[in-house]
Amino acid sequence: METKDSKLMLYNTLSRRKEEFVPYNPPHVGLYVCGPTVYGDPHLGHARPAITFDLLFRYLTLSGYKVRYVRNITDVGHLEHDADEGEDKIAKKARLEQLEPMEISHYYTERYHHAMEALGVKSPSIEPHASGHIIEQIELIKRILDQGYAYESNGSVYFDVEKYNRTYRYGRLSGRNLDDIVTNTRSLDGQQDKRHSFDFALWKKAAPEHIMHWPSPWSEGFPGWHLECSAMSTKYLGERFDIHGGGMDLMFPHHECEIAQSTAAMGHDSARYWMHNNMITINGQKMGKSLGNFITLEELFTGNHRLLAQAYSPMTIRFFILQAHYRSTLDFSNEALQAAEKGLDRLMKGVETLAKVKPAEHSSVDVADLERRCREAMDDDLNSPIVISVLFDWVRIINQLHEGTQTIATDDLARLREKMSEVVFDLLGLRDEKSAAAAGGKDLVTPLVNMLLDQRMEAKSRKDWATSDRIRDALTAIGIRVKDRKDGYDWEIE
RNA sequence: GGUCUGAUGGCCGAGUGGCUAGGCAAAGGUCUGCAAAACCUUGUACAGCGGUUCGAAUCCGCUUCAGACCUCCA
Repeated sequence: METKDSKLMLYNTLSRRKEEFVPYNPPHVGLYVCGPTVYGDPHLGHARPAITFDLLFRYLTLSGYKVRYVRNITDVGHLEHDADEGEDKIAKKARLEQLEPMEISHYYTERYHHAMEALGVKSPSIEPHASGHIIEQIELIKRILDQGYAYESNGSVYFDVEKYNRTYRYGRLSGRNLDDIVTNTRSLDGQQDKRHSFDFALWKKAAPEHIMHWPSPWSEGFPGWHLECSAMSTKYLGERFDIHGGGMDLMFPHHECEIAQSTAAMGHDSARYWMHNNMITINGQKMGKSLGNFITLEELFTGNHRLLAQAYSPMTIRFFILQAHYRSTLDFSNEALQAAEKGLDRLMKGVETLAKVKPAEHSSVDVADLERRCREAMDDDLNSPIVISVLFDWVRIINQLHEGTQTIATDDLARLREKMSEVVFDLLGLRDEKSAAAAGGKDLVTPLVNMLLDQRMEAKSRKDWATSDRIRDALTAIGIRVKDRKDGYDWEIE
């Protein structure tokens, strides 16, 4: 993907159109993505942004950029506006389960990491925890106070949205204006300290029973939930950085508030491109905690869920997600997952077959087509479904090469192997789980199987079908599928 | 209610003012001793109604339906 003249176009939520990607400081790229809140098991929804921005991370890296990818872990600060008003999510669960908050967040962070690893999601460059950046968050609050865009009230600090809106425009990202927000904000409890219902907390004084709290100039308390991303992105990527990503559901209010905080503190925007992945739906409805219709990744991997007809491997999930464009909703169903599983199998078999292709004098195929079309698709706002369709076109060609109805010269074959591998494994981040699982035993059985199949070839040449079939049946019985070819055989472990 | 998306063949899912997306499923064929695998062929889909245009599934309007955000959320 080392292409100098390609133009990467990314859809920028700020402008609602695709824009050419031009980094502030090439070849460096700063990428910040909102990570998970670690108070529950990662579910299918979490896989979407992780894989979407993993794809971006991989593509930028393959394109020659030096990417610093920051993805946070939210382990404090999310206020809950329900019966346990003011108590943050992690603290609440800790009390219920009689565990330390850090124990909970650590546990779920580990679970998240394991799931991400299984999904082939690369570890980001930095994974900062909100709890480790309280000082930075307090400093940011001070800066916003100094600029006059926040006020203290009864030990808490709130962002003054109305004042901010007089200088800057609140609602740019989500396309709202303050008047709409005023008339449509639900009035919630515990808002008496705020000047306006749409003001949001930068620092919240902790109630006595609240067990996660830190000292600050205003009170013993905890930071507001929009703050961590502003503080940590600035700390690690600078006051201006290239891309900020996250789920569409975070656009308002979370990202809107982030923009307001950063702009209030620094006088200008922090992120230049805002990218949002769409939701995964189930029966047409968003899959999420609040609806209680989510499926955890572990349930997917084990098949242990009432909605699941079978287990789905992590790579099937990854492939399933990559088969849809990141800005489209993607509907979960067993049928769709099963189709993805089979499609992935076909693709991986194609890659295996490519290893067996024999070179010829001349090429009847144009290897450059693969690279060009993949690059064009990726440059067009990360169109992974197109990349996959191109790969399938090439699987067909590879099979034809193997069959001998197409030919390929030695150097083209080397190039094709290199490119297929790059796109399938390095760019899309897929793994060949099946052959990896079979690889261990395969070394051992290969000579044996070949010996038997050689015998079978002999039997076949004598038209001794009984012996031939007996050998094939025996191999089939132990899970080895024999594939006859014109001048020999192939076989694979099922 | 406000704001914003979307509606594509049996299923999933791209794309687009005129040229085959792709996968899964299905049908027929080739190869084979028979299978399997693979290959080839086939599907005349773009919610409805108007409009713009030489030409629209693609642009515009209206209608219907669905979804997202507005409250924690990937």
